[in-house]
Amino acid sequence: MEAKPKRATIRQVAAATGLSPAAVSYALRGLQVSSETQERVRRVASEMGYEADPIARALRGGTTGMVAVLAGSLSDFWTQGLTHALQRELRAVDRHTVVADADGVPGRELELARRLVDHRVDGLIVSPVGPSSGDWRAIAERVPVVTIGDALPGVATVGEVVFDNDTGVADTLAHLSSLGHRRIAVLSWSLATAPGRRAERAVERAGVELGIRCALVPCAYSLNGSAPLALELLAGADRPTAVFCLSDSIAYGVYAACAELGLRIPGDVAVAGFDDHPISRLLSPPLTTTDWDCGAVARSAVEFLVSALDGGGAVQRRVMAPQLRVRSSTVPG
Amino acid sequence: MEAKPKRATIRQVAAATGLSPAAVSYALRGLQVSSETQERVRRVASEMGYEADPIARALRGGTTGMVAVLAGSLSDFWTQGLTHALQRELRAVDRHTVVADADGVPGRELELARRLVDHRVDGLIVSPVGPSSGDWRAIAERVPVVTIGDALPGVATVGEVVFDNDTGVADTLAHLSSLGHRRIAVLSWSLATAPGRRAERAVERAGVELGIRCALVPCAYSLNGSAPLALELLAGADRPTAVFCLSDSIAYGVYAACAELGLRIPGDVAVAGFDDHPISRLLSPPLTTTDWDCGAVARSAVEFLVSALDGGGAVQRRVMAPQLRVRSSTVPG
DNA sequence: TTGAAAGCGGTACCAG
DNA sequence: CTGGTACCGCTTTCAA
Repeated sequence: MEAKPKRATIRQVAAATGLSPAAVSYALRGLQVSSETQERVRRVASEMGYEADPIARALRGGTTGMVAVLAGSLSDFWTQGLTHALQRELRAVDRHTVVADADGVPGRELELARRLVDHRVDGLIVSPVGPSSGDWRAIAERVPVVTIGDALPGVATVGEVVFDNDTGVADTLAHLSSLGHRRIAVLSWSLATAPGRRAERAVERAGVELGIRCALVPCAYSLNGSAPLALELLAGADRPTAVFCLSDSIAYGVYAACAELGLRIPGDVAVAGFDDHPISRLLSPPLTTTDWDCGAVARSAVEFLVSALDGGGAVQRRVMAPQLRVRSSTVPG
Repeated sequence: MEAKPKRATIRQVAAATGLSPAAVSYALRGLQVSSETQERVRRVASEMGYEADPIARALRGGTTGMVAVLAGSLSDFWTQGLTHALQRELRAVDRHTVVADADGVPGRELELARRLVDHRVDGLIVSPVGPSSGDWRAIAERVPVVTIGDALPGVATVGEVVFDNDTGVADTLAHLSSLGHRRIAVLSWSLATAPGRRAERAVERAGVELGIRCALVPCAYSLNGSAPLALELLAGADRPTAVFCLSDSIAYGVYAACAELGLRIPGDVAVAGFDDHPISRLLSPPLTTTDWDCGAVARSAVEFLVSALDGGGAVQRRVMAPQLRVRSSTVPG
């Protein structure tokens, strides 16, 4: 169709300088050759607009300078924010970033990871949808992997940032319990895709300890996904007195449902979220939720990855402590 | 460090089947060879877990099956949503997607585009930060490019989805004017990076026509960026009676500022946004804003790109019509 | 229908 | 210090 403007190759630069391709390759990377020819080659190369083709280099076995961030679901607002934060951090250390979105399907996450590794990304930061979904081992053997949120059991990752969900869940339920709530619905997106996640187990445990009735309800990610479900839940006869959403995005859907049903928060139902997305503060009433320090998560994940890329040794690990932000969605202001 | 498990190569499959690499290559793509050997090769290949290395294929000049989405700024909530919608649409047509984030810097956008093209993405969907930032021509010559939001002048893109900002801005300002507002602050993120965008020119024109005073204020993307600015703006002596934000994210920052200053919306200041992000409906008061039908934008963009990849001819273009959603942030409910 | 061989654009090993 | 050259893994003429 169009005339493709071929880019300059190393052989052309070699011809232009009267050197061999090998010499040019060395010169441009500051190896072997005299600093004099190095200079000359650099000049000619930039005049010709030459830059090494990353694909050719990758095929040979080198690196691409590209790191992949694999998001479990970009429907989720907090995940969107985390992704953005990761890109920022990676750029700060001069790594280019590509993002891929598994859209909530664990199998897809693994497939994307494979594809990205095939494309020779230098490293992978992944927030798994479900912990045990398939053969991550092979991936981790080919490229450094840092996980966020759920460790991959039995896989040799180079770093993990995990959330202390047990404490986070327990704190929230204790808070609700102390306000007198005994019938609490817990909405979680991960139930459907990965039953048995730690957060859910924590819910059950805390429920028993506190002597309250927690009904776990599987739920679509995202506002639009959770609103219909919440509508049904809250319109029913045996309406819970509080709803605990394992993601702020889900809580927004509950807000929408309450608005539609004319229910007052927290008078008719108390609502708690779980990520502290920036918008949660702005809602009316502001949403009680749990802050994990998104910025710190991103910083650690990138730090772990970079140190592995630089040849660092031991696997690194950081446990994020939850910070319950009590706002008016549970406690009337 | 670790033992890298080498993946199977075409030569190994060739050896295993007693054929030549060429025959295997053909067989796997259903070309030339007899359907009998085709079958046999397929079986052996899948047994060995063989899959063609996309990098080698790309180097040879083929395609990668990967499309890149280049976002102007993932700080912006609406852009985040658009990105997600694009991924969904692309997956629906079996294209894999990678996302890159220019984070509001036009120059970075171009650099990322170059890098992605170097990595042999098959196509590019880009929502430009600023229209005239550098040499997009060379990019568009190597790979099909679809733009969203701002066409790239003089560049041979294969498709464009543009917003009728003129009408959108005029409608909003007319709405505010009809409510009696005469001193309106217009917050725009693009002023700083790309002065002279159409939206801004539209503001000036509409201001003149309606006989109202519009003060254009450059503004950071995102809630956290706009809040301090809004604080300053609204705490000043000559406070505007209405604020028109050229992105919902910015409006959220204005909400935050109003909350801090104890200003009532719309009593003390009316606020209007410009994207209709799903959350805008949920705020108190719900935000008056302009809907562009994000889903339709994504569908068209992907349709344009796919038709170009399939060899389609003429450049395609769609103009999105604005839909003003009047809510209580301008008209008390 | 199948096979041999020449690339795609670099890099790294080996002589010189 | 520099130049030849054999790869990396796949595709695609061109012959057989």
